[in-house]
Amino acid sequence: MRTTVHDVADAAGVSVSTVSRALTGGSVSPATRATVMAAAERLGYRPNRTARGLITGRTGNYGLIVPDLQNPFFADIAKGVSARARAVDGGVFITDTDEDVSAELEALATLGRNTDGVLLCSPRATDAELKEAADPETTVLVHRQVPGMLSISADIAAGTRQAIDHLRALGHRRIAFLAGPDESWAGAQRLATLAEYDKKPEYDEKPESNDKTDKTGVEILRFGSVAPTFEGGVLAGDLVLASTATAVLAYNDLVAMGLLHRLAARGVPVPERMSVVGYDDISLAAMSHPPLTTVAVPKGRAGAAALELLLRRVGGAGKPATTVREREVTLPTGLVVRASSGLAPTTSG
Amino acid sequence: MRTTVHDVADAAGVSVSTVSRALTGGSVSPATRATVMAAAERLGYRPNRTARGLITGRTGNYGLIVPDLQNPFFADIAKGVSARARAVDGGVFITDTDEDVSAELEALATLGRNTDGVLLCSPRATDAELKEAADPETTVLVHRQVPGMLSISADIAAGTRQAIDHLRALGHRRIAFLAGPDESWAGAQRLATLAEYDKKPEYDEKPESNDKTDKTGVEILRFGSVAPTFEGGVLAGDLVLASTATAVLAYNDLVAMGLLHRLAARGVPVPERMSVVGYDDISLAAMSHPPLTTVAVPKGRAGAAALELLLRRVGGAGKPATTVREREVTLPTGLVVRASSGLAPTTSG
DNA sequence: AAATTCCCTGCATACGTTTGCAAGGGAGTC
DNA sequence: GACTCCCTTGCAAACGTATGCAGGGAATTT
Repeated sequence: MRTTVHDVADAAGVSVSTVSRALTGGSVSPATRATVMAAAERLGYRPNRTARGLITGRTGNYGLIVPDLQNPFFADIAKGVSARARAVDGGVFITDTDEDVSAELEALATLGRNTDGVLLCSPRATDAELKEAADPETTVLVHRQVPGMLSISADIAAGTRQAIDHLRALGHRRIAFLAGPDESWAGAQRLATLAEYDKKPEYDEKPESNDKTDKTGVEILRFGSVAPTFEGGVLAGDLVLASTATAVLAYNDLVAMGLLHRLAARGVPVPERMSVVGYDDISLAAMSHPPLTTVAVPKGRAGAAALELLLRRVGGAGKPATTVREREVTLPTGLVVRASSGLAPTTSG
Repeated sequence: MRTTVHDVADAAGVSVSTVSRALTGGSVSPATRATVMAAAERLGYRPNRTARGLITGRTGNYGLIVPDLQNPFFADIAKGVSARARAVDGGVFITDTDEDVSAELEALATLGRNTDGVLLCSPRATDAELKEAADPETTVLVHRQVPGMLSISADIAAGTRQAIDHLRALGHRRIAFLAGPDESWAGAQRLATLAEYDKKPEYDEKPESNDKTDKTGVEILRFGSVAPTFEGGVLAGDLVLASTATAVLAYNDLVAMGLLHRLAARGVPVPERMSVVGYDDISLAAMSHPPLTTVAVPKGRAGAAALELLLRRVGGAGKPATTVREREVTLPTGLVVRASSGLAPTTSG
């Protein structure tokens, strides 16, 4: 049987209340505290979070729901969350829903009941589903934004612009975009930003836009939707080669790597004949052949920030976030230029 | 406030005990059960695991400790565990220890107290540390074996032999082995098996060995230890090229991919001039360039099996494993031949 | 020196759930 | 028709911890 607070109390010759107070920082005389601490140490006592949570109403446990742990993107987020949780001595339940939205909602309900709050990576559920299933006070969305809900997301628009502007500066005029799943929130963000490049120049002059880059003279060719996987990229390779595009912005790094693979198999040199830019900057991106130019998105940091946001709300530490800016945090993105992007081929070549 | 069993009882017009029994499968009349179920459904009731665990002594929660979630090998294990846990409606705490052994032991103590049992991926702690920190009845080691403790591991010896025999059959006579960290249990297993190839032929005749393959005529060149990472592989590339080896067995796939990367950078064609074999068969292995021949090790399956072993012991379902064969499970491995291994170059070439 | 204050400690209760025990009622059997 | 048996249900206790409340003792004040 595990040692309980009673065992410690007996060993120290005091009551259970004193033990509890000694360990949680209540008002106890220094001498008693020392005795209790010694006894607890000697017996290897660890408080039972379960029982503690019952009375305090807080468990010190948090939930994280991801569609696929095998996907490095989510693995990175999980690592960030875990690291932060360890620092505050909290536990984190991780549920892999295998890309199944209904499992996601189910996990949300269960975890919501058994934790102090849950971090949710849900690219595919609808806004309405999320608003209905989640407690807006104890749920924070990661890499997704829904009005009125707590969220940590990345500045996808800025990242997308950087990628296109990079390719444009290299002389590319026809750029393919490999779209991901239609339901994906992040995918919709990318498309919305790319649509700017189709607009007339005067649209860029609206005063609220602080985006001064020139968006003319480049044409975006949309392909897909493709599966957001290596296989999806392989498939897209032939599509892209059949077009007039000289550069490709992939939905994510996995797709970009599949694309690279297919291009290599067809003997197309990268970046000499085709530039490839990925999205996310997962660790594999640096290992690809050639190393992948990609839009870096904070992952571990987003996970840590998400937990932090939760802690401030339920943890009592500091005042809870109130303004929209505090409730819906946007983290910066940045283009990482590696070897897969280069000058556009000359028309004569 | 969350809905409790009391709320459901009021709504259904019965006592809390009846609600409890209706939901956990006690003896209740079909009519009342239906009423209770309906009320529970309507109120969105989820039992509080915390409180349940307090009385039953079982929480339905399990712990998983891994050194690095970012490493696809452990991500795969975590996914397997999560999937199995979801099937039995259990929760799983995942702790990423960031390769820190002391954090591992600390997590083991905390999780051991707050869960029904913990799954431990600890390649680097010593046997003694593990035996002291872990409860042998509720801890199962994953991909590691310690006498007397529950474990799920892979048949590393068989996998290693398959890899070497494969290369030997392709005509390779001098094979480099890239050793991983010295403390690694799996690494020690690989080395022990490779040592067989250095022994005199008569050693293979000992009756208890069911291994009939010819181990003569091949020389193992050991390099390392190298870090078990992509970077470690890059580093090893130059070492291998400076030797007379015509084939390489890497410590794991990450190392193999780094090696591939370096070989490509130095213009060495694979497998024409150098064959490369990895270990683990992580999902990236199929995406490398060229696709990697590698020893497939069960990962998700190992995770699921580990949880299964735990469930049989503490879950009450079935009789707990008693024989050594049941307590220390070994899963099969198998070589997956892809494009990175081929015929040995002719000496004239 | 007596009274007041404050610090420390123990007792008892509460948290949400499960479960042993006992009571009630309906049906089946003699 | 009465008795027995079993099924169903409610009451109450228990799990391990935290905390309000009150009591006791020492220290400080008048």
